[in-house]
Amino acid sequence: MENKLSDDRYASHPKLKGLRMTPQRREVYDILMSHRDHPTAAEVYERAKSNIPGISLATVYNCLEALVQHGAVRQVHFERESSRYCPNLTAHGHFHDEKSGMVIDVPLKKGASLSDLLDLPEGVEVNNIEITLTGKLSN
Amino acid sequence: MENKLSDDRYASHPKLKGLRMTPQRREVYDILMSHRDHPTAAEVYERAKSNIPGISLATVYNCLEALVQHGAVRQVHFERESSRYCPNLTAHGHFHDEKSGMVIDVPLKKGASLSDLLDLPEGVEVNNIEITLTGKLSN
DNA sequence: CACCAAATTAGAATCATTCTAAATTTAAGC
DNA sequence: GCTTAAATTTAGAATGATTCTAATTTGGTG
Repeated sequence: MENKLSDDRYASHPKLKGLRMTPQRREVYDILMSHRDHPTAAEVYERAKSNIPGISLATVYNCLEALVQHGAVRQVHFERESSRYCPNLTAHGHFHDEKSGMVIDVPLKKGASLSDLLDLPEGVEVNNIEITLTGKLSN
Repeated sequence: MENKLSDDRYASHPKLKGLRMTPQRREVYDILMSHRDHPTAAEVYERAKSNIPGISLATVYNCLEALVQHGAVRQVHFERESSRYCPNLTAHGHFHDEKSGMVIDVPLKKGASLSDLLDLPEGVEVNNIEITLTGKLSN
């Protein structure tokens, strides 16, 4: 149980309100929360099998979609690679190291806002933002 | 010929140096330069067929890859949708209107830099940046 | 504890993209 | 201008991530 959140914490997470908490969804959410290394659906599936041997890849996709739909988790994309999943809900971008494949969160500077950087046209309603950087971690 | 660039202009475009200019690559590049509406490979293929009826989709993919490799064109991604292609080489992001599907360039504000916004870790070498916004154009 | 809607499952289907192998074209040298 | 090697193009097959389908199971409610 050590890296599992209690049922109370699930229930109290505002983003999980209204989402039926099945064992599969709980497991998928736990995996994202405890590793926080931006796994793909296939990687979540591999990890999930040790606790729920009969889980299917389709279910992992379904669970991830439900979590994304409820705003509990965010999808991250690099080019057209497999989607990755990130439970960090603060405003941030992602850096993808070409060598190791590792993905790291890149926080926004305190007080900074996207509208400081971008010349957004009038009257657009932005629902989602992705800031993705690719390059080399030089050390 | 009206929306074709002359051979001189091809040769003089610095990003096209060292790229063998076949009719297919020329056509693909012309399409991107003259419409500038972020087409997918399939859309480029449809347009290219009117000038080069025998062109194949594989060739369109090859040409687009060659142009991207030479830095003459940039790839743009929204979620895991088909890649789109953009000949605007200035620093900018992209807005995707959920209703119409239209993609528009979003320029960076004058003098603004990404490092004003992001808390980049020490010693990272960033080779590519994508800033993608999704939402509704409200008018 | 019976019911119904929602969730899960295995496997098929889809779709963008890449690969393969053969044919064609290109630029360069003679 | 002809020859040749290398690069490009092509059609179609292959791949891989994701979604769909239809049947089964599960969970919450009365």
